[in-house]
Amino acid sequence: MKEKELKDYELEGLPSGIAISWGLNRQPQRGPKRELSIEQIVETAINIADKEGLAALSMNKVASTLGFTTMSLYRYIPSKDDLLLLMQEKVADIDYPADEPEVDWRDKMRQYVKLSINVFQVHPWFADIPITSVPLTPNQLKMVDLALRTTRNIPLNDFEKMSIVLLLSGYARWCGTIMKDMNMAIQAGKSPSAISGLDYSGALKKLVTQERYPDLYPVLMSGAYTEENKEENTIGDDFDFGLERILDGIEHYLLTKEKKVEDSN
Amino acid sequence: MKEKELKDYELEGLPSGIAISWGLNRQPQRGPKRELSIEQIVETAINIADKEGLAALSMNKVASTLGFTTMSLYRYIPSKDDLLLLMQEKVADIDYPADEPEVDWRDKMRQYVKLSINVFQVHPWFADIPITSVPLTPNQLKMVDLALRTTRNIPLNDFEKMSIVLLLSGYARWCGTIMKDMNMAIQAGKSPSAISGLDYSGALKKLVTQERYPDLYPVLMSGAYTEENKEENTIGDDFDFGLERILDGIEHYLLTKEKKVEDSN
DNA sequence: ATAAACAGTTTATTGCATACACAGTATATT
DNA sequence: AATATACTGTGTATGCAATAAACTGTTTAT
Repeated sequence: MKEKELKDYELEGLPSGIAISWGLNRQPQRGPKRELSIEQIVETAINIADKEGLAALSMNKVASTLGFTTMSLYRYIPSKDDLLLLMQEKVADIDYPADEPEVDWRDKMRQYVKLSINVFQVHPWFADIPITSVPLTPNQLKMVDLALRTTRNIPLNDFEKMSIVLLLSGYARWCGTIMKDMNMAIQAGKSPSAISGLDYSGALKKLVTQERYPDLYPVLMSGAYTEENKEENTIGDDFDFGLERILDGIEHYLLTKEKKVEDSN
Repeated sequence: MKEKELKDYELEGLPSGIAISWGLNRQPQRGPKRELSIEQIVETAINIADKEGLAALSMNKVASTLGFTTMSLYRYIPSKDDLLLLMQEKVADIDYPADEPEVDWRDKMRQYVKLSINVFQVHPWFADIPITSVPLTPNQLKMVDLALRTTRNIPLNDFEKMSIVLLLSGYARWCGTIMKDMNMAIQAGKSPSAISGLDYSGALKKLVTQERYPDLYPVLMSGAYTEENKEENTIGDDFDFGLERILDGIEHYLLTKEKKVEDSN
């Protein structure tokens, strides 16, 4: 009795989707037995989005896949936006690596970013859902907790830690978005050589002049812009390169900060 | 005559939207005079998207704003996707800063990222359009040229330069995306304190336990997670912080590379 | 003079989220 | 046990979207 009152109290303040994610939604007391469940709906939606993309996800498709009518879903989830939020929350429910105190922060951050990018790769639609607030759901917050763990043994204040978490998660999101866009383009029938610009390198070399594009011109002519000289797409390497630069930058910040502290003593 | 043949030859290979952006689309030879123009359509579409967001942009809205029927637009632009590409291309037509050889690369990169972020801020829908290939249109390539200019005086090969351009433009895009998402949420009626989580900090402090969230717990309790102790949103500062870390990382890479070259001599 | 190529319009197709009213069902209250 | 209540899943309706196809009228090349 008291538990329920507490739950209802907290439920009031939270948006419906967030409340559901914490299990704070009231169970119906009367009426016919439910034939569906929120979990079932969310899982079906994830399957559809994984296979066909977010644009192909409709309430009707979810419902008919389950053998029900569109409107039945609204008895479980108030809106499509709430469904998307619950989908995000569900796919963030990953196997978090155990804490290994002996591993240094650099490796931990690398691990966190890879783990995060993986979510985007397995569920390409993840990057299509706009961010409308800081993470507020259980598994999303667990991801934040994991990100913060990478900074546990570094002498930074909470705001600096949050800034670094933002930088790392942002980098992962950006990598995930690019990868998704490329994959979607391929799925839509575009060839890798059209995406890399290789198909158009001949046309580009006529259109891009040295006068108008002084700095692009040599890079285009050498073939580096459209990656003519590469057997395979090196975009994965680009991602690693960027991550290492970011980690170098964080390391530099730590060293500079240490120095400042020493100097002031 | 010969010019037209050359144009048609190049047009063949390029996707319709790209071809139009280079002015390679054939002008009609017969029939009634055109009452619209591609430029007019693209500008109208940009105005609508600026004010109401990309989701509110429909072919019907563009056409009726211009006083025509929906289908008239298809006489000028083959599809909505092509319209989006031309919108992207148009807003990349900015005043590029003059080359200042005495400015160091760090300032140049900072300037490039700010300039790029500005495009996302003035045209929030820019980040909503997926990337389906490397830049191939005149103004987009001018942006790449500008980005490459920041690396002109640094001893890097073309692939390293492209990796750095990708990192910088990616960071700008990510910042632009977050800012856009926040602004859209506010425009949709969400309060800043709901976005920052401040409205829910009470509920979160009950739901987030030390056992389950060992690293998040202290940050949440201190108020740093929902920025309780800040008079104003400091996310702008977070963006600057991230950019400086990236620049530090690039600088570190250059120093390490120099050292390697020295050592091998 | 005539045919071809074009302009803008009308109509039709297919798909979307979701508001609302409905008939039937399980439970709480009396 | 009777009844009111809260709930179930469904059918219908609204108002949007992109764009294909057919239509009428216009301009120009032949």
